[in-house]
Amino acid sequence: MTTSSGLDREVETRLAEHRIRYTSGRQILVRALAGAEGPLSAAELHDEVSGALPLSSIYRSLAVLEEAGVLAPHHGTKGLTRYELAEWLKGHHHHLVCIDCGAVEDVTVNDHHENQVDRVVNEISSKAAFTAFNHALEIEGRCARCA
Amino acid sequence: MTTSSGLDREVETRLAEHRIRYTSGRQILVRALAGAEGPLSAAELHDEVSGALPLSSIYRSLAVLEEAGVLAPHHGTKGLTRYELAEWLKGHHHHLVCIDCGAVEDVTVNDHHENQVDRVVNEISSKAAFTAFNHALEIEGRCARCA
DNA sequence: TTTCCAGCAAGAACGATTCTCATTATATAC
DNA sequence: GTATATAATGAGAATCGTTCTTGCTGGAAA
Repeated sequence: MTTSSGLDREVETRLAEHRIRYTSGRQILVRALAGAEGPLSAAELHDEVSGALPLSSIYRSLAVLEEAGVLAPHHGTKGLTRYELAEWLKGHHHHLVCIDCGAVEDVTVNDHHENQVDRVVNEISSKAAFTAFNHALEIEGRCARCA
Repeated sequence: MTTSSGLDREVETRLAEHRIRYTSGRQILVRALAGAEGPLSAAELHDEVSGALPLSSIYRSLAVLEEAGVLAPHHGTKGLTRYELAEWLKGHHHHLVCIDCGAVEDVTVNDHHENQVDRVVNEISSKAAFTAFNHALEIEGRCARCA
């Protein structure tokens, strides 16, 4: 099983550390997520790959990839869990969540603003005796398509 | 049906504008949420009120109160939706989400930092042609209890 | 090649949420 | 104050996303 892209290579290495195989089904999911604008749910991935993988396999693979730190979950409306590539693969970003269609779009901000956000996160965490691992600004509103 | 607290009065007024009654069951839920440290799920509220309201009624009332803008939903781990009083009732705040126990704690920051966050939100939204209605900094990590 | 085990597919099971429907309570008209 | 219309309730069935179970498959290593 040859790896084609740099992404595949990075994921394969990570999975190898966890003694997990980077099978074709898992590659399909990772590539689908790499080409997405934002997090996707199991059902959305099922559509995206045109049923090439059964839903039950998608759920299992998503759980495996999350466990290995390749994917990060995002819990959205209607009990839907969407997944996206973890930040070490796709970079730190925030979320625009549409209250109409539920779609989530990834956005990044410049370093200056990101540093400000970091400071706020640190202040909050230290005050609350909370050990912060990650953070995201979740901005709720209406996307351009639903406006 | 006399209102006891200022909160009850505010909620009652809001519901009246929507031609919705502030029944005793709804009062029980609003008061339970007013006394909570963070958002609660339907099941947690069911426990909180010791089964005084059936689950089906709790779900229906939560939906009604959300529709009227009295409650705001928060989607957490394991497909659980937790509710809290809307920001016009409890003030703007952010969330500390424990990756172990799943609990959500509300936190506020001082105006200086809040303004910085606002600026970042505005920058992101305008760049993405997104109409922002609300935002929250979701900080993931381990709470003091699970540390 | 044979053995072994991670991964797979299909469907059952599960749990949170929503829906249905008959009953009860509340407001408004008379 | 009673009648009538409308809103809300409670109990349980139904739904839907997700997870689990079971038996099978296919690739890695000896």
